[in-house]
Amino acid sequence: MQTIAVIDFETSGLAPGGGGRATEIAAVLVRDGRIEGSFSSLMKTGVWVPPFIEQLTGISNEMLEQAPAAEEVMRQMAVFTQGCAMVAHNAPFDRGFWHAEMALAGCDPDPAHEFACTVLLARRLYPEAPSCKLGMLAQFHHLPDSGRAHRALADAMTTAHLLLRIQQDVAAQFADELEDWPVDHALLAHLQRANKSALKRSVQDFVRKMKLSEGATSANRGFARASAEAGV
DNA sequence: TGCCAGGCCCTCTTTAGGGCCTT
Repeated sequence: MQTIAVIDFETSGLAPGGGGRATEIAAVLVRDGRIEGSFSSLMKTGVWVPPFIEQLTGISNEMLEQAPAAEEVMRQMAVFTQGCAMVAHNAPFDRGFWHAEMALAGCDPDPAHEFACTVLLARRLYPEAPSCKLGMLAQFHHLPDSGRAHRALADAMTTAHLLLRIQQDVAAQFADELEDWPVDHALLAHLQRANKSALKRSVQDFVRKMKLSEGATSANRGFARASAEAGV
């Protein structure tokens, strides 16, 4: 199964377009239902962090003065997550900063970096949850304590545990529809856009389509092999 | 306390508006 990188940014504001810059990033690698590694770092961009955000995250302007340059951190992160599909809690937020910081670091976009969102998935799978804020979902599911909330590694780790819980629940809830198909990133990306009142049918449609696609690919491989052997 | 941005979802919708979630 493909490795999924769960990422989380701490930033100086709510959008890169409004002058916001990243102050910290973390990535947690998830594969085969397990957490397999992590990377995190503060990032020095020269941006001023407002007092409200200093208080929220615990990341001060003084701490960032000693941090490695953002460009270097993003280059390391590009290597760490190479070939991984991406997951984040409220993915549009992290995706925006990901693309902005990668561009500023001069890194080319990785086509594997398609984002799935645990907020959208949680809204479909856990309508009984009081809210879909990360902290509330962690409490709702009794997820392991990952440390101080609003720090990148702790939030990325909590999101990784939430992702594992989502994968387990989808596998259990739709076992008949999935047959032997894994709860991979492609299925999650499909489910996050599905009509939540028809999730079972959506899973069935996805698996049918993927198996047809897989069959067509196998048939093409067979045709190509037969053609090669025949000297066509 | 309320606003700031962006993307997405939901509904009393689609020629829109309000709410959620992220820092």
